[in-house]
Amino acid sequence: MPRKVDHESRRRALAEAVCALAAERGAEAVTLRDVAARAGVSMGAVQRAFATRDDMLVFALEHVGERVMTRVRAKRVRPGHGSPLATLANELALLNKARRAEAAVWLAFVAQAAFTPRLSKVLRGSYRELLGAIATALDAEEALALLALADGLTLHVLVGQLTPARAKKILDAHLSRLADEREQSSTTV
Amino acid sequence: MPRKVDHESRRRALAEAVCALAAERGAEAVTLRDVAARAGVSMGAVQRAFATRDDMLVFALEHVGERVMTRVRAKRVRPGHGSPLATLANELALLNKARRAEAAVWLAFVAQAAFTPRLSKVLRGSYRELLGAIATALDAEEALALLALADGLTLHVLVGQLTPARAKKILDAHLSRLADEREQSSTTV
DNA sequence: GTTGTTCCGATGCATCCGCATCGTATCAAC
DNA sequence: GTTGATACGATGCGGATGCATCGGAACAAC
Repeated sequence: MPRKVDHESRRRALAEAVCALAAERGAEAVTLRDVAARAGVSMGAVQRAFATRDDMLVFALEHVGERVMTRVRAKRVRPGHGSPLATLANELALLNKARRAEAAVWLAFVAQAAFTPRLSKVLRGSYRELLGAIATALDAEEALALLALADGLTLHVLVGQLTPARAKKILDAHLSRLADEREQSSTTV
Repeated sequence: MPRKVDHESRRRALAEAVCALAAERGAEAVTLRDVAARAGVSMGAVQRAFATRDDMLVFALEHVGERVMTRVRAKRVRPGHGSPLATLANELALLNKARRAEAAVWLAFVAQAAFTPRLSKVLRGSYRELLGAIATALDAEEALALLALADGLTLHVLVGQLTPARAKKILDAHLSRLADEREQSSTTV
């Protein structure tokens, strides 16, 4: 009976606006009015889509998490293959210049999550899934180390401490070291 | 002629208050009033010490940077010694539970720095000095990787994705791998 | 075309923010 | 004790924010 509006896609569109703003100014600085303006709707529409600002941020974080995971799944690691792992790792580190915006979003949310349990819970869910994808090719501890290194590199790139190229070089060095070790252990045993 | 007040120590005391609040709620959420209240002075005193809120944050970041570097310098790495390097790395990763607060401050500022050039400049200065300390024992690229890994681990601990113990284990594994490689290359060459 | 329901733009409100201002307290110099 | 400079607590202001409210627009059902 009512006017039909696809709630879910509306929320996704708003989440995109949230991400764009978070990448520019950080998650904390995202306001309802700005989101509305960026998405080209009024504040009322935003308020209808999300009961509260916190809900909006949580949804946006889940949204980016799903997007990243979709990409990762598309390049799912096959055990024993070094190359797909490298591809995946580069995906994770978000080092391509094109993905710098997404990396900024990621940092904005991680930073906020450290002080907001609701967000950190969402984030841990994403990480768990990500680790699952990596762990098919590596043991758990190696996977955790790889993830931490990728995140650390991303962070240094965002702060301007590292160029993307240099970060990629470091990441590749780590990966080839892993590959060497696996080869060595498989031949010696 | 005037009433004497040690400006520098006053600012340091305020910086401590800033850090305490940043560790609890993030750097963005630090307000002048809260800082004044936490430090037990009035807003006027805070305003006298710092011309602007941004100045206050920058000073606070410099303050923690100096504190960390003081600790690091005390455990300065000696070339060829594996153990001091391990000590240093553990110092860096801020993994001790006692230093969790400091790690939170660090993240709060790093997150803010990604969107605030003034802060990122200060941060890069600290990182540069830190790298100099590590690079006496490692080549530049290994040092960068170690720093990134340490930061990534700290981050995952703060988000609750990793326990401090597990992070330390991963860091130690990385360090021993580095030590192995150095030994290997020095014996084979 | 009327009705019923959903959607949403506009507006109001209480709160909090950073910053400016001002009057008073404090203390050294003379 | 007077003077002069500094420190600082109190207060005000303009602006922004999250959230609540409300009236009308849009549209399906009949």
